Amino acid sequence: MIKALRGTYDILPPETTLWQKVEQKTRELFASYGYGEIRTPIFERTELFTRSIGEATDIVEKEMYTFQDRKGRSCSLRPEETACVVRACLEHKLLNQQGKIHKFFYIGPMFRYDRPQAGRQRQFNQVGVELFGSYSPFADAEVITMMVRFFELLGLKNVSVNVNSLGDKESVENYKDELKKFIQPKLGDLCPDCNRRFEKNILRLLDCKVPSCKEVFNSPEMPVITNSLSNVSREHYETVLSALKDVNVNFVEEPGLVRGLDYYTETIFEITHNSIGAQDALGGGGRYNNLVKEIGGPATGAVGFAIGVERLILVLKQLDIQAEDCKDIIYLVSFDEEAIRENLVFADELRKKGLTAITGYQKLSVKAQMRQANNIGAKFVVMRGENERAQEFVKVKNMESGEEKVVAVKDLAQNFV
RNA sequence: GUGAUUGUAGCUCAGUUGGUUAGAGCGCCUGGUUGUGGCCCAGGAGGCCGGGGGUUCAAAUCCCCUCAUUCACCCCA
Repeated sequence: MIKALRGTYDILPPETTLWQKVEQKTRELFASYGYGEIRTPIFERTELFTRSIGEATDIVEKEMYTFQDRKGRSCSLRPEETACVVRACLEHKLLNQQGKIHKFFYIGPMFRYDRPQAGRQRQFNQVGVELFGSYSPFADAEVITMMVRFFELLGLKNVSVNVNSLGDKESVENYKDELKKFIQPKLGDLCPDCNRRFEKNILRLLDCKVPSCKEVFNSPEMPVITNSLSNVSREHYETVLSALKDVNVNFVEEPGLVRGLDYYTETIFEITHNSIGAQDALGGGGRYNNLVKEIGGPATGAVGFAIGVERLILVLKQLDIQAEDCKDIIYLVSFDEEAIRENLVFADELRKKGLTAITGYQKLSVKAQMRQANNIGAKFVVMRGENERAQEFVKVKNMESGEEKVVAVKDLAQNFV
């Protein structure tokens, strides 16, 4: 038997209705903030990702689905969407008018060659937004607010909002130097992973879970990133926080919060939920003021986030949040061959009135058909055998009350409206 | 990439120290009602025991390999 590849999976009805709900709320809410939907290709030149996400990141180093096309170009399935959106903006010259704001949201599959586990698969879906053309801290605050409101709209309470600031390029570099000086003599006390991080991406030390490492980092002399911020970055960050308070978004400042992509600057944030296992980040994002320029565009302030839809669905299921109920089902029983033919027409009439009508296609016993009607949760059953046909009637049974009544054929659709 | 875990019916799982024809519950189908569902009763269908190799008179059971699942690490949504 051929099965879906590792880390990929099918979404079947009725679960798809929950996905449809998420998609519908996405379009609704993001549009109300003035965002328009963008759709970009699912694969791009590999270079786009290596340059934006960072050569040394895990995503680029070991998680990309990379292949050569027939002309020998290196292509990669997109592991995230921000770089793709930036590319599209540059290609369509959208960012050349200074001061013009562009807001996009997207929804679609991303690909990372990871080992699957709870809340992580190789093909997964993200919904996200990107805002271009502003350096304002209020843009950051609005984007974070939008993310929180999105979860609330889906009935999700108790999400944790963590925020931090990396500051501008100089602030981060200063902090990294300080951190190196502090950690260097203590490397012997740290776990092997932390020793590796020290070389590769020292900021990642901050969210190590090993207790002995945490002890080192909890020392009073441990440098804190928000203390290394330049005046401009500090002011930016504080404005973001105060604006969040203005709109009553609860958050926690988390100086240990780090993101895995190289392009972030200034504000970064993450939303987690404690009910879905180790991979508890529902979404995350931040500002990326240098990325557009690095990819060859004009210097452009930008901020955005991405949400993992699979993880979101996990939480929704856990909280037993359902999609809206579907419409009443009308099942048309076929007593004989003639009825199968008639029901095609009757069902057509019902559906033209916006009703949901289901018929059988082969001659089964009435008992079997009733059982099927019951199994699919039909609210009404329409029956028409010899007796009814003789008088241009149908019999309608209400499956909840068991009550039956006779209805003239011409009034059939009207009966359900 | 690392560690652990589990693969037996559509689903959830039993299956003794290797020993006849591999079981249960739920679900499904049929009948009990010449044209009536749910509840109940009776019957039935459905398994190369993940795949391959080995040990043995004999393997779902023991050994090796492989694929897959789940969870965690790394990392991230």
